[in-house]
Amino acid sequence: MGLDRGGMCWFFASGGLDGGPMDWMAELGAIQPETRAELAQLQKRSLPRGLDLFAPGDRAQGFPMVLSGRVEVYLTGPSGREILLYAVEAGQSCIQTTLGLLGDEPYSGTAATVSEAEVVTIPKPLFLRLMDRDAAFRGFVLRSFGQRMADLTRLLESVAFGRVEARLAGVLLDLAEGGVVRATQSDIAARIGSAREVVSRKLDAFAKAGWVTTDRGEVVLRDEAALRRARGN
Amino acid sequence: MGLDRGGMCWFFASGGLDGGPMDWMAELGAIQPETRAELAQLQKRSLPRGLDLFAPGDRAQGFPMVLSGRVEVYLTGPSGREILLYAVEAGQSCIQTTLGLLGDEPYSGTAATVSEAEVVTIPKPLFLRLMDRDAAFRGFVLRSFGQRMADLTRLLESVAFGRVEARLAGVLLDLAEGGVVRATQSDIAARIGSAREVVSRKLDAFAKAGWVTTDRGEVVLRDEAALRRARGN
DNA sequence: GCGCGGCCTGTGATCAGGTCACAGACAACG
DNA sequence: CGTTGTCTGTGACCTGATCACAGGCCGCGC
Repeated sequence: MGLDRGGMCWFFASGGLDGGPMDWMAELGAIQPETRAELAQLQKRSLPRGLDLFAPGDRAQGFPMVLSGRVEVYLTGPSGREILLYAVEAGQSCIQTTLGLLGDEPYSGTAATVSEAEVVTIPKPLFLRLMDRDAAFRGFVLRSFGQRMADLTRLLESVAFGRVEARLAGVLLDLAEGGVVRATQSDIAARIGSAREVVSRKLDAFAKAGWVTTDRGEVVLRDEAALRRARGN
Repeated sequence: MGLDRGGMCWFFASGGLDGGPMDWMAELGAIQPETRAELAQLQKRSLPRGLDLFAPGDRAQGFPMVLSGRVEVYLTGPSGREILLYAVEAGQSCIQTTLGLLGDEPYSGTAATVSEAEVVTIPKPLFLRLMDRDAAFRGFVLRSFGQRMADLTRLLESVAFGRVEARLAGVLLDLAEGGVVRATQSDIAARIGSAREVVSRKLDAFAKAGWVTTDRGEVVLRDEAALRRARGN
């Protein structure tokens, strides 16, 4: 929120430096040494948690890769309701941005860090040059594309045909760390594209069934097997 | 339905030949003469209307391009409800297939011709070679990718946050030819990912408002301005 | 022409889920 | 300790999905 955007796209901050400057490139596969040299010159940037990175209508000016941490991309409806499109984690890139670079589509989601994160941004001219020149780099970008497209299709399927109960069970299982989910009901609702009140009632039902216990800002899973059954696989 | 699939993917039939063998390549932009020559050797194939081309779980073995006619790709839910993901028309390619070629994701939709159609299928090895070699060809594929991704995002938005009324008005406007839509209520429901009964009731409401008149298998638009308002832009 | 089976369409009942309004509960902070 | 903002619970109401039927229209065979 309120991030000053100008210059080269997405991310600004001062560079951290855990790990050598090259190790993140492993994700890119067998790229050319030449490519590797060019990428090695890019600045790594560290971002705090909870930063809004991109808003609908923005146009991409570089190709961002997440080296560590997690960035979540949400779609927001006119009523203010939100739904998680996908998350970008270590070694992945934000494909919506790629869209912008290649086809000039404007951005349609909101991106925000949900943990501290490190990123590099490959400037557009370099990105286009690499796409032309390096088959391995191209392969990485295309695989990311395919991955996101498949994710979106699955999401569409669960929204169009699935029940809130199933999505809720799924997200509880996804978010749990040691059997505990730390998130408000609003957060959970946004993640599954539902309304807070609905989550409240469904969690109540889950609790009455003995599957979870709830508290302010947290849900404790008591019967993961039942939740997996409710999720539907 | 019941198309024999084997060999090279997607489409089989005997070649029609309206127009020279090259003119369809205009869609590809400034491709190399070499590329042009290789593509010129591919067989164009004509398909009848109403053919099922691809089912969930199939794996792509070539890159199909539609030269004329229209192919629609639907997603089907467990309950049998369907929703139109997107249509592939003249000069476009089926991006789900591309997914399969590049990232080995299996197909998740159903594709069917809704008119007579002509297609060429670029075999996988040639496709991969062209992706490596020809920047213009690559650009075409990536633009298609971006286009479909944007389409999917818009669809997700309207399903997650929009009303059936808006989607119905939209599809009526889209399908109308000379102010008349020729489609059953089931067809319309599948297109917008809703249920037939709902479409029946909504059409009834539209009719009572004087926006349309309905008959078996057709809807006549009487007030397109009102429908555009209901669609929401 | 007549009957028959297969779509299309209309309609009531019921349930899941989204929206609105509002109230109580808890945490942070001065 | 009180104030304020966030988180949660609940009732009322509406949209939309599902189920169960009942006619209606069409094509087809006889």
